[in-house]
Parts: sequence; C-alpha cells; structure tokens
Amino acid sequence: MYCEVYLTDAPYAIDRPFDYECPTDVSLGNIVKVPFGRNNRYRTAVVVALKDSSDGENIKPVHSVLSSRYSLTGEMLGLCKFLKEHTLCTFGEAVRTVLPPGALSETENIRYRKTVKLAASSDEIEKRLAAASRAGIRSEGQREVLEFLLKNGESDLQVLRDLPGITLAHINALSEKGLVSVSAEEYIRNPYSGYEAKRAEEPIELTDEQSAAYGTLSELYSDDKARAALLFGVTGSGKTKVIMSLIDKTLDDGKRAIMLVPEISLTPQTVGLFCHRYGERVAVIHSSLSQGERLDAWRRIERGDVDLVIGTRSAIFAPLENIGFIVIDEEHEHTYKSESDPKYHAKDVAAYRCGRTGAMMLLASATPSFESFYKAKSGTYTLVPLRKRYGGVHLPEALIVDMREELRLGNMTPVSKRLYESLTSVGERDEQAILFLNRRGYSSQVQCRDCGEVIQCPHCSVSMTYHTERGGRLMCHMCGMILPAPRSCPSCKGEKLSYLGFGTQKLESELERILPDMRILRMDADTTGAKSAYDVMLEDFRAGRADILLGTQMVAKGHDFPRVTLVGVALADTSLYVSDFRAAERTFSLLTQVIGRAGRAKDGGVAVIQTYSPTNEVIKLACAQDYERFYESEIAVRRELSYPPFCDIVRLTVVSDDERELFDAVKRLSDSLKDKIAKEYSDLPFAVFGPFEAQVYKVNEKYRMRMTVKCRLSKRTRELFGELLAEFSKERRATLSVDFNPLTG
DNA sequence: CCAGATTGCTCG
DNA sequence: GAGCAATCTGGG
Repeated sequence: MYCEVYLTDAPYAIDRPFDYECPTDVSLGNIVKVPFGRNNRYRTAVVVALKDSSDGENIKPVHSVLSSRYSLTGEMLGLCKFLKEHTLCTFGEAVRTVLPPGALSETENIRYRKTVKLAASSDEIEKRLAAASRAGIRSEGQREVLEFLLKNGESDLQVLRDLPGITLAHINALSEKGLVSVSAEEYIRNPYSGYEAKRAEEPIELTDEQSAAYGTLSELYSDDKARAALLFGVTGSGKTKVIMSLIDKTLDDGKRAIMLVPEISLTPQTVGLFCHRYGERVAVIHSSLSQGERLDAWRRIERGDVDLVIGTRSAIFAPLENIGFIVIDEEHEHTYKSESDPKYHAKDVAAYRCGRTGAMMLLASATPSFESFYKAKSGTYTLVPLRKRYGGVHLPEALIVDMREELRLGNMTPVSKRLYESLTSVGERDEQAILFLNRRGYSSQVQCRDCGEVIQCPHCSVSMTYHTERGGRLMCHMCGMILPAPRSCPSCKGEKLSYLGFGTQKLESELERILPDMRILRMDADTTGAKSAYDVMLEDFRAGRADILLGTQMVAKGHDFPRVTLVGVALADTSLYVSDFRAAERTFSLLTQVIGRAGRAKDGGVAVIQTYSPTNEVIKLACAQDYERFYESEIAVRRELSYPPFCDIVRLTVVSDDERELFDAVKRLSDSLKDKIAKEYSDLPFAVFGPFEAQVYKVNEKYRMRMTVKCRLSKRTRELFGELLAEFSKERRATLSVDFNPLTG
C-alpha cells in the first residue's frame, strides 16, 4: 500500500503531496511521522490519499501513526483542501486551523478523570491494615488512603491527592500491591453546564412580519439543496427571535446548527439566552477560552454531545456532524475575516460546508455588507426583510451638530452645547446616555511648538498617542511600545508641547469637568484588558451604577439598555475620510448601530451626532437609518469605479527589515506578476496597481510595500498568485503574503 | 589559499 | 524548513 501525505510544517514551495509506502493500518486522515530529506529526519504529516501503486522513486515507508489520537475526518480533509485552495495557506496551516490546539504534538493532550477504588473486599483490607499496624507500618499515607476508601467507597484521584499527607506515590504503591485499582475516563469540562433545556416550555411568539420571515426561511430550509438567505432586519425588528425559531426547527428535524457571532456580542446575556433554551447541548467557543477549554469544547462537539455551537469566527470549523443550519449574525462585521494565515472569511467556509452538507446558510444584519446585499438583490441569496420595529422600539430622533460652528463660537472642547444640554437633561431625568468615540487614549498626537515635530514611534511610522495611565505616557497603537511622556521635545529640547486630537480619555476628563454630578464609565481597550472586565462594565451600566457609558466601538454593538435615551457620537468623521473604498460603508454601519442604541427608550430617544461634515450624505442617511438608499447611491460608485462586489481585490504585501532588499524584492514581484499576466494568463482581465508603500510603511522595524490587483477570483487566478507565493518562498530577505479581498487597510 | 558565510537545491 | 554542496568573500 502507498499513501500521499502533506507535511505539516512545509514552506509553501514544497507544500504538495509526497508518496510513502504504508502498512495497512494507516488510514485516510491519519497524522503520521515520516522520514524526510537526505537525513531522513522525522516530520509530522497528514495522510490525504491511499493507493495501490506509486510512480515516484526512492519511496520511503511511513514510520508510525502519531500517538496523539487525532485524525482528520473526510470533511476536515475537504475543509483543509478548501482553505489551501482559497486562501493559499499551506496544508499544515489549514490542518492546525481545523484541529484543536495540540493535536499535532506527540502527547495525547487529553485529560482523564481517574477514580480510585478498593480492589479487594473490605474485610480483607481491614485484615491487611491490622496486620500492617502490628508490624509497625511503613507508609502512613498508604494507610490513610485505604481508610479513606473504606469509609467513603470509591473516590476521585484528585480528591485523594488533595488530602494532607497523601501523594500520588502512595496510591501507585497500593495499586501495584493490587489493593486498589485506578480507572480512567476521559474528562471534558463544560463551563456552561447546569442549564436545563427550557425550549419545550417556552414557545417563541412571532409578529406577523417575523412569522412571514420564518415561513420563507423554513421553506428554504426544507429544500434539499444548499440554500442561502439574507435576513435584513432593522435594529429592534426581532432578528434573534426568527433565528431561534429556525434553530428550533433544525433541532426538531434531528439536525444541528452553528451560530457565528462577533466576539463583542458574545456577552453572558447572549450565551445565557441560548443555554437557557437549549440546555447542555450547547457549546460556546470564543477567543478568551484557554487551550484546555477550547479542546474540551471541541471534544464535546466531536463526540456528538452538542447540537448547537455558538462562537466567533473559528467556530465555523467545529467538528459538528449532520449540520442543517449555519447562521452568521451581524454578517457585515470585519471580525469574520481572519487577518492571519489562513486568511479565510467565515462566510466562505460556511458556504462551503453548507454546499457539502445541503444545510442552509443564513446571514443576518441591519446593515449588510455590500457583497451580501448585492447577492441578495441579484437573487443568489433569498432576501428576507424585517422592516418593522416591534416591542416599543422606535427610531430615535437624530440631530447633526456642526462642530465648525462650535469652534466659531469659541467652544474648543469636544462637547458641543447641544450635547452638553442633552446630557444634562438625561441626568435630571435619571436616565442613561451612551457616548461613542472611535479613538482611544488622551491625545492622538504630541507636537513640539518650536520645531513642529510630531513624536513618532521609534519602531513604526505612526505618531504616538498620549495616555494618562501611570502619570502619563506615550503609546504606539501599532506595536504596543510604551515610553514615559516627555517633558520636552526629543529632537530640539523645546519645552512647549501641544497635545492634538482627542481620544476617549480626554473626552472622559472633559465630561467629568463639565458634568461633575454624573457618573461616567469609560470602556475601551485600556479599561477592558480582561474579557471579564468588559462583561462587568456592561453589567454595572445595566444595573444603573453609571449614567454615561463612554467608549470606542465596543459601546456600539447590540446591547440593549432600556434606560438609555441619549446616544452621542463625539466625532462622526473619524472613519469617514480614511483612504479606503469601504470607508463610507463602515461609517454608515457604525453610525447606524450606535444611533440604534437609543431606540429602546419608551418615548423615543435622541441621537446627537457631532461632525465637521454636517452635509455629508453618509451621515445624513445613517441618521435616517435608511440603509437601502445609502446602498443604492454607494453601489453606483462601486460599479462606476469597479470595486467589490463588481470585482475581487487581491492584496500582495512584501515585508522586509531592510528597505533596499524590500525594493528589490517588490520589483521582482512586480516583474513576475506582469510577465504572467502578459503570457500564461493573458486571456483573463487584470488591473494592477502599485507597488506602493503600505498605509503604515514601517511596523515593528519591518518595512512593507504593497501591490493591489483587481480581477475575478477563480481557480486559475488563485493559481497565478499561488505561483508567485511559491517563487517567493525562496526569497531569503523578504516575505510575500497574499490576501484575497482584505477588509481593512 | 583557506575558512567561514552565503546561496542554491532538493526533498517521496 | 533542514541539510548539504557549491560558490563567494575577504583576510593573510
């Protein structure tokens, strides 16, 4: 017998199947050790095919199957091939994405719960104890173990070890004498255990519109073919109720479901809601799980103990069988696209899995990505709208405040008169407000008034942000470098420093100054170091222990606070004028979400939007929460300028720690790319831009240049970029990375 | 001319 | 990516 294997740590250039001779007990998907190279060093590899013959020469035998008990199922192998082909990662990177942490290491990585029990009858043990006691017993510990077991029956090994004076050696000695036996059972924790499924008792009541949406989706679900739909529901329209009804249907049908959510939405409330309904057959996967917890969740799913997986991006790889339904909530969120290898989009993986299994894919959002809305309008996805707000949710009244006018009137603070008055009246009525500012820190730049120099990070080409922590310091938001705040200009020693551009810290101190009676809770990356801090803060605010919740993006996402009657956007322009064709889309989506936070108030809330561009259409349409009009105007621009969804974008980035080498390498890249386009691929349309410096040219002492290619992604175009990667994997002083349809600059 | 560094090449 | 052979570099 022969097999084809992929090495798990191969560079791109040799990431292809190699033939080995193998014994019959090796099967497809096994993780094996094989001799490789002249020196026959052992490498870890994955068996991807079995065959009777091989045309290769010098075929070596597989050494062994790895003692780790993991093996890839047919579906996992398919996913790995999909990832390699669609993201140009190596097969090994794909395998590591699909398997739980540690699966490729030699050790088993499986925890056991060990139980100790007496291996002989009690009177026999008592006889032995008495005899030993007369002989002047040597091991007090062994004696205690036996006495404990006589009294309590069998016991958990860990419980015994935790008793004073007892060590593992005592138990092992007794086990060798045959007095006790130790049995092991795989031990899998579920941090969300203890929930009882309340589904049967709690029916979901749907409004007419919701039940029409459910009807459409349920019909699609029942279709045997893979189907995809977009649930386009305005804030407060009850998307979650429709999704839950569909999960119910899936489980009733004897199938299983995956629900993806952005990290930020995975609060204890959300998790509680689902665990409460579906009980212990839920697995939750998120980024702050430890390796062990992640493994436990993976094992529970693999064993078939789970019917519903809720999780962030990587949960799309859950080893769940018999999938009937995959839902991606807030589908427009960027977190569904991985920024590190493999650079996959969870939506593509979901579509692949649905295609394989005939499951239904549902995307849900109030502000869908243009890619998805375009597909929905052109019929690739079924568009299921939810246009009505229900249960006392209103469209808040939105006011645009012209900050240029504030400046003219002499108000140099980041809080306009209008916002100040609104906050004051919220305070008087004992209600709550949310303030959004998409910039952390105190000041975004520190500039010398003598020489004009703006302090830059020594390792990156960005200016440093002033933070107030620990008596004031400078932070680089790219590499994390922290320096003590300077008293004078580092270049000319001038002592007059200006602090320009305000962030959440400055806004906080300003609010404390002008609204001394209001309690302010600031929530940004600097105050929510631990995942739990974030949950605690939201809970504090919900419980009314603060009047104003102030922070970055994380205050904008789907939390419902019924007492919030005012939402403020400190500066709507921050994301508007960045040089990215998605700037308008992102700004619209963010503003719409924030404004929506004020919609839970009984008599209609208020949103105050501060901006230097009060006539900007994006801001106006976001205030009106009119996605469809925004889409129509923006999609015309995309079509005109040929941007997604009318083409795909491939971003090539070359990185080097030496600028000279970088230029040379990027020149080679450019030549090779243009050569291929002119020759082997001349039948396909490409538009090449660059090379140019990346937006942030230097990060962490590494220089980065880019090229952008507009084309239609297909098997062949991907192949072209695969060839470039293969050529570049031989480059020593520069590395190339390819990102298909990147979402961020 | 030699040693150490660098580059090129192959891997089943 | 690792190991090894071929090639280059610079100091004597």
